[in-house]
Amino acid sequence: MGRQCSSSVKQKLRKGLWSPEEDEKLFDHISKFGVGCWSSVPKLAGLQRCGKSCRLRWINYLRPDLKRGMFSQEEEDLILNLHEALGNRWAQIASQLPGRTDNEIKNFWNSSLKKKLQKQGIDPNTHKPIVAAEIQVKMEKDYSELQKSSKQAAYDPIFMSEFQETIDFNTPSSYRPYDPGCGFNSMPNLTNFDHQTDYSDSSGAYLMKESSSNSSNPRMEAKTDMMSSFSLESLFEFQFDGADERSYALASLSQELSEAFQ
DNA sequence: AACTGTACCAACCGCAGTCGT
DNA sequence: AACGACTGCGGTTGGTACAGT
Repeated sequence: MGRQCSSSVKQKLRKGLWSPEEDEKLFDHISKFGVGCWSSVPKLAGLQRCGKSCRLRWINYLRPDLKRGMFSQEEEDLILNLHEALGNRWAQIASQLPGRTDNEIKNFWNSSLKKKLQKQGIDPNTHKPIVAAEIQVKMEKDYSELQKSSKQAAYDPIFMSEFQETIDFNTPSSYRPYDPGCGFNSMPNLTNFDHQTDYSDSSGAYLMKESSSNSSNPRMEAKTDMMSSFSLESLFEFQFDGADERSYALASLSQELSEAFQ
């Protein structure tokens, strides 16, 4: 319960839709005295409402500078652009649209624009094609698991000792053949991603794992996967044409690694 | 005509931030 | 620093209108 309206316990306050009489009282009061302390408005205007309710009614309905009617195409485009940049910061978005309120824009978004985007196959939260957005979520999840796994490995002294013996950090070529980047040129554009097709074979982790598949030593396999995680981290330094391709590769790689430590 | 589902929108609620004491 | 009063914001709810069956 909002603090301001909790006074309704002491004094019976009206709720729900505003009557024309109430609107008139509030409008007259603000016209005469201007917008001041909202908590004192109900008493001074002779209304059985809380100040918060009066403020909302003025801002969203009674204000004389409000624009009425449908949103124009220009306004719609502006909302889309601003939402992409700002997210659900309705007040900030409204500040860029004279005569429109945050509540109005929020309602317009939830009832119309959001569905419009979904129909076009665009995720309204990310403004990206839905498949790509799903993959990005998966990538973020898998990568955090990967980081966890890598940390666990780092606490295993035997593992780390063997790992350091294996890798010559001065010659990156020792693991370059497994560089995940090598599979990317053949990766599909994920904005047109086909759910039915398994592209995991294109990942560096797969190529790497396959090369070490003769090993029956689980520790060696884990080591191999650890190496791929190094390549994976270096991936973040790369600039690829398509971030979505990187996302998919990361998701695939991190899954391989996390499985190795299970 | 009666019922059901959906869209729209006004208003409410709770939280967080700010300010004064 | 702690507290209460107030304001502003974003999420949610509930009522109404309308379309479809």
